[in-house]
Amino acid sequence: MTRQILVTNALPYVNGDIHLGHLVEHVQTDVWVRFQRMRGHEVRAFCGDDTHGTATMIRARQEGREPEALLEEMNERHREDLAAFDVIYDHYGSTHSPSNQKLVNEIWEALRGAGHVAERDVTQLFDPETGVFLADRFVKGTCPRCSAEDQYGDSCESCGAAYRPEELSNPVSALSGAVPELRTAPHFFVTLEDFRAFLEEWTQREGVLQPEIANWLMGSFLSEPLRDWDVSRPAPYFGFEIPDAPGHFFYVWLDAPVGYMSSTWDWCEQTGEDFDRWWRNPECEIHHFIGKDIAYFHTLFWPAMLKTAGQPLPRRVHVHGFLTVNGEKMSKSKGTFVLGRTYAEHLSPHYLRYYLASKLSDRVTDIDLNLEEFTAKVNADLVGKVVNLASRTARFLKNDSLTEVYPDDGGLFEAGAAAAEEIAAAYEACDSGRACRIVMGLADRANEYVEAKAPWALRKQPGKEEEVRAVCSVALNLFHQITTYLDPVLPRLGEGARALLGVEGPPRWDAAAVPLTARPVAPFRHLMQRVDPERVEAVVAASASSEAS
RNA sequence: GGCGGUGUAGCUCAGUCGGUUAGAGCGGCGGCUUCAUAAGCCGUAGGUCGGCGGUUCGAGUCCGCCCACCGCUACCA
Repeated sequence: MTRQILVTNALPYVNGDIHLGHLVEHVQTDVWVRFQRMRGHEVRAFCGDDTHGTATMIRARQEGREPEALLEEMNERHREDLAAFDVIYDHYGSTHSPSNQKLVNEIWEALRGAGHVAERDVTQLFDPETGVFLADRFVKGTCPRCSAEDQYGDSCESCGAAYRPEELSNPVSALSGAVPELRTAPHFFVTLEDFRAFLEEWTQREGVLQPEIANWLMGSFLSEPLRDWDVSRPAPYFGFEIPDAPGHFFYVWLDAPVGYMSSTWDWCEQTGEDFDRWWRNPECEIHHFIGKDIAYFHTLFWPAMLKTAGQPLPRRVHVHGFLTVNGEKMSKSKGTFVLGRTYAEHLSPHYLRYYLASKLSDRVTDIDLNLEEFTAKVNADLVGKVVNLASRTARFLKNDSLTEVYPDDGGLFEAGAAAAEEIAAAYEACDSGRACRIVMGLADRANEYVEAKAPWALRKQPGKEEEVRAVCSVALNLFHQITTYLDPVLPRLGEGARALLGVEGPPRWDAAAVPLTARPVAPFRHLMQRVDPERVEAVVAASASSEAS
């Protein structure tokens, strides 16, 4: 049965470049999307920039230009950076679009109409110099508990205390350095407790969330009355003005997830596709891929919005952990806060795709990029095992072709074909680490076979030409089978393997089930270079010296 | 503090429904090979499965308590 699948990624915030942390998610998603396409399903992937909020407004102001100019520049950079890693979207949009505004307004109307909106005053710190209300993170001051200086307005990094920004001693605005004052303004709230019964059911529904996320929601947010969600900000704010409340704007997180819909909408406009078939169709599976930091937006607020708007709910929300580098938080001073573009200047993006995919699972745990292991793993697994299979046999078939009938290989190819469903199940569950482990096992078996048959020895014996051809035909078929299984992770390697063996068309999962025969073998070219540790060092050095934003 | 998660070999991690002697890759050590991008193959060493207690014929696995680490705790996004 062909499934119809709509996939989204968390929308990168416009105020920064794509870094390796973003790429954990985009690679995980892209692997899943490519896998589903290989299986013959109808898949569309959408992403875009998250654009609204105070941060964008302030930065544009500082740079003396309109926010729209900043948005345009960053959108292009984000697209370039993701494309460099072979991450493909059907449409990469922006939350600052007419379609997004239209869709947000519709959802707002639904929330209002259903009586889920309340209004009340909020007192907040206000920066008199820039004229903006300050979110917790835009206030700095001295911790009221331990007196550590230069702490954010919500919590102290030194002693871990949590407090309200007005409790800070010596508070200053992080935007201007001015001393903030308290001001009161009306805000609109979504009364989330209205959705309790629905959320208790939906979040615990089998298959919608990973168990640890479902447990966490039940033990935290859902263990007490849900607080009202503050969804408006008084002017000035870069965002959409609330239609029935002039001078008030939608909080960025109200319109951000709607960006998934508007990105689809814009794609439909361009291609003539039917929007309702993708977003208002219970048959269409919607899959969100996000980081654990924004899990509650996607598992509480967003489903409540969709439910109110009468939309189908996500089939699954896939939550992943963060990336650490060499066991620590990414750090600009240590050169481990690496931008995608910095990495790609020195190293092949495919190395990173494989390394991340080999470590990703369906769990929410953080994954570590250990740079020594990165070098060793890519060289050992991809160059030493997989590519080596072709490298050590293809040239023996120069100007020749694969055998007319697939030779007896002791059941190796068949065993590889039999593993297809287990590997597919791992990809389906986002457990690409498991998929990679199984495939590397196949590569080990294949190398053992070549070792045992020793075609390099056979070819020195007169009259053994056909035997050499048979052994190499087996090795190249196993290579093709393996690269087919790895194609979601390493599409260019798959392409190279198909070019070597003259296979036409896009990658197909079932290509791993049937051996190739009687095909000419193209001259072998190296399909992948070894990782040079000096290049890894160069990435770290470049990251340490560059002003990463 | 509360909540969620994690803890298995030097490193990164598998370990299904509780079931023989706990596995893999990398790294180490010894050997073979020299077709292949210093790639490959064989062998070998290395573990009180965080600790204590319990259930059970049997616990890495289930239960309780404790310890350590990570994360989250709603108006940064």
